[in-house]
Amino acid sequence: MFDGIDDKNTKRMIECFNIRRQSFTPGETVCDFSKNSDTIGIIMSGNVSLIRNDPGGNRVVLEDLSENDVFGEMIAFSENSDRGVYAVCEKKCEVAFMMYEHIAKRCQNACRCHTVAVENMFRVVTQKTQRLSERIEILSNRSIREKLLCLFSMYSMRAGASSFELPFSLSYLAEYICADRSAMMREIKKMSDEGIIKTDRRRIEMLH
Amino acid sequence: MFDGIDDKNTKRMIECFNIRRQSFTPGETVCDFSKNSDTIGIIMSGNVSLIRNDPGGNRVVLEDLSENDVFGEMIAFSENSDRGVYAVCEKKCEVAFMMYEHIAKRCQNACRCHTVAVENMFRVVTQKTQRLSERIEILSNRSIREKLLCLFSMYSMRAGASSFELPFSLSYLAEYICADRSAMMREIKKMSDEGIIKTDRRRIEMLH
DNA sequence: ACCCACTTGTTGCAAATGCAACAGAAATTT
DNA sequence: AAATTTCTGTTGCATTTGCAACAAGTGGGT
Repeated sequence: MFDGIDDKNTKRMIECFNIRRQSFTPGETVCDFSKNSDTIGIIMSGNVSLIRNDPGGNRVVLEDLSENDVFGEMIAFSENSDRGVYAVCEKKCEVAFMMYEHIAKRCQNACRCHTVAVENMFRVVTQKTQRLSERIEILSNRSIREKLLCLFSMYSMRAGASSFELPFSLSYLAEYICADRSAMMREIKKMSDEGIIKTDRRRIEMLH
Repeated sequence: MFDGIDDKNTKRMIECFNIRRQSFTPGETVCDFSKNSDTIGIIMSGNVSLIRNDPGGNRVVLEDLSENDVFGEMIAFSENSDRGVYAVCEKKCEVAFMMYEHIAKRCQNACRCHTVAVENMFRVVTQKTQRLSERIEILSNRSIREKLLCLFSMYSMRAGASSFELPFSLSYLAEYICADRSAMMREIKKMSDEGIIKTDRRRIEMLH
């Protein structure tokens, strides 16, 4: 976010955009979307999940955010989705909050850093669309097996190896692929039995 | 995209960003993502679908794009998803293609319009994240019924009425919510029988 | 060392979903 | 006007998935 901006200008930007930083510990609510509809947040460090409680009462992971990710109602979610969408801290994190308008609209002070900030935000938001698309691609699979294979191959590619460790628990994985945990476990077992993968807890190996 | 830029500068921009416009008719492939990985496209008019053929051979709608929407690999999709992801024209459309670098990187000519272009693109991409998030919200529902209710309430809200007309066929709707068409039809019928909705082909009415 | 909360792993059963196949209605092309 | 394609609507059957419930394993905190 502050790439290409020296310390002095970073300080000016913080004032100009009215940025406030805040730290959170696991389990704390980072942002409740029923309030703060024009605020956006950028994860400076740590881990945050965007959670939705669906009508059936299931907890669902909408997004898994880490450093340099943005969130906020202006940047995501339709107006009618407030009910039950909130951001919660997963790993000790620091978040920078600011108003969407300050970025999107031209700054009255016409400060030079505004241009750079918009360029940086453009990259950040572009990166976000990539993650969201990836997520849609996973969810666009009809069966649990296909969802898993899709996600596994992404992680395997990212790790550059056929074997990799999931960065979260299997319970969380189930919420991430929007499936029942026991059904997912059953499917993982079946895939192991069929020799498609080999697993030991969070360690996954894809056998070609 | 060209908001806030006069005709003279728009023309310069087209040269500077090397923008080329192209028209398509329904069914034509607008972009094959296995090639053109650094090109992005903006829909000027009409309708384009982003389609994926999943491993099981099912056709799945990843995105339903209309005027002012962007697409492109830089803006979406992981590297490993080329296989089977492409954009196809739904309704007669016009698309402006350009290179992602020309927007994201600073222009050598340091033309003034570059700054405005990035600001406009920022808004366009932000809007895209909203749609993608909406889509994830729909797909995050576990059952067909919940997916439909989620989507229906979005359309109903957008129409400002409890009754509205789907902008696409029911077959397309099934691909959009990533479900089997017959299973979806069965669910729609069940919901009608239970008095939750009233339907006549693409016309949907939500009863309270 | 103990307690607690959370995770992993498993199962039976009911319900939801996908698949295949068909038929009439509507729209589009010839 | 006839032919062709796409869309809507429906059903039986096999499979997948969700639900509920339980048990053992793990790790952190006091």
